Amino acid sequence: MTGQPSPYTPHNHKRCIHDALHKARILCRDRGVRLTVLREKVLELVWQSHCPVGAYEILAELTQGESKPAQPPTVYRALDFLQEQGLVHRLSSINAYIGCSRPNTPHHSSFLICTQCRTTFEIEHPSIDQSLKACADDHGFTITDTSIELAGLCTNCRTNRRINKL
Amino acid sequence: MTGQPSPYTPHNHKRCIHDALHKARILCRDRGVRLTVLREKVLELVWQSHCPVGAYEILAELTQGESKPAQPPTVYRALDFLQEQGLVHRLSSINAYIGCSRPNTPHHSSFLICTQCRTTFEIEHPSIDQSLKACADDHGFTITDTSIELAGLCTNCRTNRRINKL
DNA sequence: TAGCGAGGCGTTATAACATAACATTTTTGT
DNA sequence: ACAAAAATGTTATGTTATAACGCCTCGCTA
Repeated sequence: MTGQPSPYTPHNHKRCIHDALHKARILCRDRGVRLTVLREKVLELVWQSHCPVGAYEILAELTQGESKPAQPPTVYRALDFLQEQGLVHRLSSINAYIGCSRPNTPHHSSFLICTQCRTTFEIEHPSIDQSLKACADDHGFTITDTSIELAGLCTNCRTNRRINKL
Repeated sequence: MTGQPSPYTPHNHKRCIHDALHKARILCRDRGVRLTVLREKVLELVWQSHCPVGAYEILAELTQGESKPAQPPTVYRALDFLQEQGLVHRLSSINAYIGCSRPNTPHHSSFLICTQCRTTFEIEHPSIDQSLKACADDHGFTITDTSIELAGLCTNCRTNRRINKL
């Protein structure tokens, strides 16, 4: 199971969002932290996009239809909370945020970010963690946080590009 | 050999800068690209710090003692050139730049960034590349660019912290 | 259930990082 | 020496993120 369902039908996308929110509510309740209306709304907006979203995009969507526009700190604070709880990840190489597909288990994720369609896969593989850990150990370095972001072409875009070239 | 010499004496630091600039000149000459005075100056400033430096820090140092202050594009263009030539790396997780320790060989580097002293090691290990490649292949993903940045504590800082705690 | 304290949010302002667009200068090939 | 291309200067602005302060709300305890 990868973060996003492979065929992006509107239906399973909706279900995907719904599941993520449901998981988040349970997780926050269990931890005794407050998933407020605002925070949940931000989380929903993050999941609504099947690609990573920028903070200011969220801000714009949050403002949609409201009388007074929301301000940056509103979004950033919510994102900070969601990151602390492991519900979203920040992709520093593109300054964007994406819902975490496995919020329950603490983990170091890697991301495959398609430069063409921006679709991003959260991958997790023991061998990556192992080799990084081994490398860090060699240098006496203790890892506390990782940012592993691989840019390139996803299957679809590579195929399409090949077709376009023919 | 890692990017920076382990004991930071002023002497080997100077030699380190000198070597890096020398390598860069040769490399640019061989490639038929122009390492202009400005570009070389920026490269020198990047190396002068034994830690990653921000673009605006470079800008400030560049402006030091000059009548007219330099402007951001001046620095960013130089940095772009240096990155294209593989002479510096950008660390997106901390918005900073660092001299590349192995500019000759094309490679995907990983970085160990100490959150305490900001000292950063450029590491390269076949096993990391391999496991990432394998993982990407599993997803039909073609990697074109990597950003692998591991934050944590370096040997020194971990030791010191332990001492401080006692 | 009143009051208090912490956490969450609104609001204003600004910091930090980066680039677009166009003018001018320098370099290079002919 | 000239024209074209590359590099740099300059002005303005875009984008991302945070500091600081005040008010409000929620949950706890007396």
